[in-house]
Amino acid sequence: MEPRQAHPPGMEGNPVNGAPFAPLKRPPAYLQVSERIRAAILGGQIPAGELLPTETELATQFGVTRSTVREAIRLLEQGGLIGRADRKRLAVRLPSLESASRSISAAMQMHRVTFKDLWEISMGLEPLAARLACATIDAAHIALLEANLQRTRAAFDNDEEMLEAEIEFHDLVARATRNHALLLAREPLNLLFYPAYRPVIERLKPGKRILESHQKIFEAIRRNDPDTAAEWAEKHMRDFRRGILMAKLDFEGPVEAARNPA
Amino acid sequence: MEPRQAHPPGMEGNPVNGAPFAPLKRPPAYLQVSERIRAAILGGQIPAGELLPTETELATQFGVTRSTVREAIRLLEQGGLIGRADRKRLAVRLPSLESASRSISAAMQMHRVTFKDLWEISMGLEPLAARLACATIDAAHIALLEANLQRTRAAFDNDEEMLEAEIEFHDLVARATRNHALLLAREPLNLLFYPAYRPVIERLKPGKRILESHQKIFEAIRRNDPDTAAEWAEKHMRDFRRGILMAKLDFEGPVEAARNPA
DNA sequence: TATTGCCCCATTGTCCGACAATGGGTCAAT
DNA sequence: ATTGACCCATTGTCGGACAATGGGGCAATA
Repeated sequence: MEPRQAHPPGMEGNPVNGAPFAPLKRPPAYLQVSERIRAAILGGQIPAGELLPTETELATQFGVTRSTVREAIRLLEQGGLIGRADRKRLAVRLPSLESASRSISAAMQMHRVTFKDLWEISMGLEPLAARLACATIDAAHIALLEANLQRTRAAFDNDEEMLEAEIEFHDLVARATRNHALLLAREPLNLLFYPAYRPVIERLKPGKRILESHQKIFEAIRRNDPDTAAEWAEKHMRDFRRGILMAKLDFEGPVEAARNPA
Repeated sequence: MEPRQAHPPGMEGNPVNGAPFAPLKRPPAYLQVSERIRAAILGGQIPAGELLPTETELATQFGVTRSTVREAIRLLEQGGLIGRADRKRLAVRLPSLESASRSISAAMQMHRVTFKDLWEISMGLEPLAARLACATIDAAHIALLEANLQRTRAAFDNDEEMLEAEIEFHDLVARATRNHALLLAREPLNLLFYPAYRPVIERLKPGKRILESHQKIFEAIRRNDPDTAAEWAEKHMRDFRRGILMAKLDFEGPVEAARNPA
């Protein structure tokens, strides 16, 4: 149908521009198949978790060859909309972390996103997450955060563990908001921003200070004090920037790739 | 060379976990090819804009068939890392808006992200963007914003045009920050949040009020007044929520898919 | 000189048919 | 209830084949 199109209005391009005619589009078959399946999934006609027909079945239904169907499947597979259920049949999946965030971080790498860029975003999102979490946190997330603080306490001499605990803390706070959009928007922070903090942990050993900040944030959230929670989260982020500068890392330089894409 | 062979015995997983053995992974060929190409691109070995070898060439290099190469290509194509240069050869591309954001918004739809979720994020990002833009805006973006205000003024009786101008305004503010990460993080707002506002525009005709807010934000940015700019941006977002509620739209319900023209 | 028409060829999009590997299922034997 | 043998559906991969299309060159033409 209209898979290629960026702008849905029927007439392409500007008729009264330099060129009176825009090139007409004729999408290849594998794209059309992909779009049809995607539309069926997003339209809810195939519920998540459901199995898709087999490749040969799809091929006959669409009237194309299995090779074409396979190419269409790969397109959706990368988007995370579908995936192998049990090593065999394909199933509709709930895309989220691995899928969308991968392409996001790839895009950010290619655009040479800097540490500063990500820090600025974190200044917008992390205090917000702390603020929102106050109203929505439940007992389960409180327990998870307490466990995380314990984990942090036990990781003072383990840089790698400390980094993971740090990342986990902010992720848990975000999860406590139950705002899925926020989780997705934050993914680049988990994948690029915090991992880039590793050298700071190794050189400055800021474990104690990190723990203090986390505790303050957690306590404010638990006693439903949004302003204080946001304030401490913001302070925590400022600490981050200070650490980067003190460790003489390149604040304005592009962040490096993550290390375990495997 | 030997496409049949597929067993590099990578020992995976934690042996001392609940289960003593983790399933060993043997990724299919098309995935391996995809990963190799991706790594080459992200590693900078193939600069953006460069042409890739032809499919047959890649096939012989990797020692697989063209079909397999094609499946690998589809994987990368969806991620936006590569794309057709001139309808023929494939070229490395800078992925960004259409590419990554598509999977993001698909993921958000599947997760039944609500209008409220997106509004909360906008409360974090839009004032931030206005604040940051104060320090980074240049003459070109000032001109673009002025043109946008003019466009808004001329769209009081055209709902569709008004919506597009509204989206464009916030996008321009974000671009003025020159923070690419922010642009990517904001994409879901462009694709899902603002378009969902269309019914409000149709019913309440808030064009005048929108224009006023935009003007206040723009003026504050131009005179380098971050606090005022952020404040007006926040006010503007509160207006948004009020509009949604006054139009009796479902603030807590999942946002619908993007629209279809015909 | 600039345009048109024609031929050649590289490359993609699509098709066909084929086969090994693998996991799931059934059913009998233990 | 577990084990083993067997069958079958499905995927992953292969190899070759062909039409369509766009590009480049080159000659004929205006």
